[in-house]
This record gives sequence, C-alpha cells and structure tokens, in this order.
Amino acid sequence: MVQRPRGTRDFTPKVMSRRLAFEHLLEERARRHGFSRIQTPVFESLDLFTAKSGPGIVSQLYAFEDKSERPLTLRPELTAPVMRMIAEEGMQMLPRPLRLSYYGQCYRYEESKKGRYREFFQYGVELIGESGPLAEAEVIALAIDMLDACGLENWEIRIGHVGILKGALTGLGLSGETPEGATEPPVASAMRLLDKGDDAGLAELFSSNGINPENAAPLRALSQLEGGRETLGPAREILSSLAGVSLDALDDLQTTLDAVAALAPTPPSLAVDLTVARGLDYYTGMVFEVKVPELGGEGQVLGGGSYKLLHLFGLPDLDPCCGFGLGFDRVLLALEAQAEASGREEVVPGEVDRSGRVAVIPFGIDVSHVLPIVAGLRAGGERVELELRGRKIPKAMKWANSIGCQFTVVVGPRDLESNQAMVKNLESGEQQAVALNSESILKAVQAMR
RNA sequence: GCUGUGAUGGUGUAGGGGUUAGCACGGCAGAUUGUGGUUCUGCCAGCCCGAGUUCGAUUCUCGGUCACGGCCCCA
Repeated sequence: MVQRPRGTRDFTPKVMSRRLAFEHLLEERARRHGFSRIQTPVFESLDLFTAKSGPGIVSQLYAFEDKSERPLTLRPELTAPVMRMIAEEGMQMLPRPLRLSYYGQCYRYEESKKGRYREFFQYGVELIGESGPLAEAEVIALAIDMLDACGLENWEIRIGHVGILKGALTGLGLSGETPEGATEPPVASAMRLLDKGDDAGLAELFSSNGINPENAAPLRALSQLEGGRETLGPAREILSSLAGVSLDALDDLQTTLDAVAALAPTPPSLAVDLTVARGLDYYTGMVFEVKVPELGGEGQVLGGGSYKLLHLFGLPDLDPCCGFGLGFDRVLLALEAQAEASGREEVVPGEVDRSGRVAVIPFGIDVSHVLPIVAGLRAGGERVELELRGRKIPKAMKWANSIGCQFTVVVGPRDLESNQAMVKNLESGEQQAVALNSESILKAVQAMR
C-alpha cells in the first residue's frame, strides 16, 4: 500500500466542506476590508527565497531542478512570491495602496507533528504602497476581525514595534551595521539578549561598544513591560529618561493601538509587548502575533508586521509594506478543539450545507424519462442527486435519507401512466403527486420546504 | 538537531507466542415486489513494512515507515 508522503494530509468531503467554509469566511472578511485575492505559482525560482532569507534555508525547502536544470523550489511561504508578483506584473502602476490577499499551500521540509505539516496552508494579506500607524492598524484590524468572525475563543494578540527597542539602542549609540568579521549588527545582538533576559550579556555588549553598561537596566525594564495599552505610559517614562532616544516609534504604536480599538472588535486578550521581534531584520515597524495557548508548542496561529522587502525587487519606494500570514491549519485545529470541548457540532460557521437536497428516484422505468427532470431541477438551482443503482423503493428511500436529502421524487410505472411524480418531504413526511415535469416538481419542492 | 510514546477491518477499539483475532459504528444483501429513519438475520472488511529469536511471531527483539507528545528552530 502506497502511503501519503510524510507531513501531508488528505481531506475527506466532510473536512473539506469545513475548510471551504473557513476559506470563504476569511475571504469575505478580507473583501469587506477592501482586499482582493491574488494567486502565485506553487513552485518558484530557488533564488526568490535565498534572496529573502539567505542560503541557509535551502535545507528546509523542497528544492529541485527541472529537466532543463533550472533551480526551483516549492514555495515555503507566500510573502516573497507576492513581492515578486508585484514587481513582475508592474503593479507599482496601480492606484495605491494595494490591498492584496492570498491563500494556498506552502511546503517546508521539517519534522511534522500536529499543527506542523510539510504541506500546510496559509491565508495572508499585504497592504502595499502606504505605511505608518494607520496602515498598520488597518492590517491588525483585519486580523482581529477574521479571528473574531470564525468564532475562535481564548486567543491572545501581542503587539509590539521593533522601532522602539531598536531606536533606543541606536539612540544610545549602538550600531545597526554589521562590523567586519561579525555575523550580525550589535543592535541585533542586543535584541536577542533582551529577548533571552541575559542582563550580564547586554551590559557586556554595551561596554564593548563604548556605551555605559548602566543603560542596560532601563532597557531591560522596557522589554519586560507587559499588559494592555496602559503599558505605553511606563514605556514613555523609561524612554524619556534615556538621552538621545526618540519617542517617534512609541507615538506611532500609540496611534496604531488607538485606531485598532476603533476599527476592530475587542480581542479576548491584547498585550503590548516590545519584544515581539519576529526575529528577522526585514521587519521595520509594528509587529504582532496571535497565539492560542491550548494548542501548546505550535500555538502561534498568526503573525505579521511592517517590513521592507520590495527593494529586493527594485521597488524601494513601495517599502515598507505591512501584512500578516494566518496559519489556516492551526486555526482550524484550535476551532476543532474548542468545538469539541464545548460540545458544539459546527466547527466553522456555515460549514454544514443546509440547503435541502433532492433525490430523484426512477423505479422500474427507463431512466431516460427522468433525466430531463433532473436537469430541469438543477437548472432551477436545486441540489439534485439521481438514484443510479436501480434500488427498489424501500432501499432508495433509505439511501436518500442517509445522504441527507430533504426531498424525494419517485417516478414509477404507475406515475408514468398517469404522467405524475410523487414528491415527498422526508422531514415532515408530507407527500403529494404532481405533474411529471420539472417546473411542477420545482414548484412543489419550494412550496413544501 | 535532541528526546519520549504508539501503530489490530474504512472508523473507534478488545485481545494475545499456537485463537474460527472479539465488539461497536460503517458498507452490502435479506426480512419488506410503490415509500425512509426503529428492529432482526446474513455477508464484506484487519494484526504497518523488513529482518531476527522460535517447531511456530499479529504478539518478543532490532531496524524502517508513519502518527502523536516534550525541547531547539520556525523565513
């Protein structure tokens, strides 16, 4: 028996209807916020991702060569392809800002476990051609709106701004340039040390860069601040106490948070956290992420922020952009766990198709008599299933019932003789004979619904 | 990259060195030749793969594969 490759999944009809409902729900929210869907290829040039993330990522890619030895790879994420598309399709000519949304599978070669697959699905958006606190607020508001709309509970959003700690560090005189022979700029080292809580290391780094190590303490205090919007007050006090440090980034974050509060539903938990660094150096401004604690180790379901990547494609004037990626599979896992915990049948709102199906059952007659009726009912918008196995009446009724039909239309020899069909509502048991044509049957079905 | 647990019909499970491998759901057929949901009967369908130990392995051992956890990582 040939098995599915590791880290991949099959989706049965029931699961798929859930996934489609979720995708449509996200799509609908994106649409309301003015975002339009795009799509890019599942495989791309290998260079696209090494340019963005460095050569080290190749080991985590499904990279391959085609028959002409072109270096290609299955895409590991969707932001870089979207950036590539903007440049390649000349989208810088479109009215700004661009609001783009996307959805598709991505591939990473890594250990798979629950919530972490080698083939996974990402929904995301990018707002391009406008930056600043209000653009950032629009992006966060959409993220919150989506999670709120899908019924997710008990999620935590953490919002930060890489400019605040970075600004404080450079304000103190720490360099953002990578020195000869080093692997990262001192600012990045300092951010990492702050994140880890390595006070001694930070003080040492300051000393070796000619900065008073006493400055480490207030920065540490800054990075440890935790709480809602009220956190910005103490942050402001600390930053004001440091000579040469700008408050611009903090003001921007304040503006963003105020706008989000007005634009989006109130999330179950919102925290300001200045150490949300999103590890990467292309993030330049606001950064945010969403976690669902009950998912455990793979609990981050969404992440995003402001970044500069379009300069890699010759469009520096479009930087910075702001966007987020939503872990489609992880949100679904969380929704499934929550639905089960609360005994809720429906996992994603709207996943169950409640439009009543119609089963057309030809009994002991040539099917050609009912085919035009099946076509006519379908043309009239009904969801019609034709009984194909020649079952006798009791079996056919049982079958119609088991696949969830609301109506049966039985046509047997007697009906043919009297030119009628028996239409039955399986839920009420109500039954009536109607003329044997799709218009009459359609009318009867609609009347009995 | 490190580490732990597990794998029995399609699904959920019981069992265990020699068994007709049990049960439930499911699918098919009949009871029931023009009306379903209940019930009854019968049938379908399984020990992940490879090597080893053994007279004999689905059961024990090792390896592989896959899944699920805990760290590391996560563009």
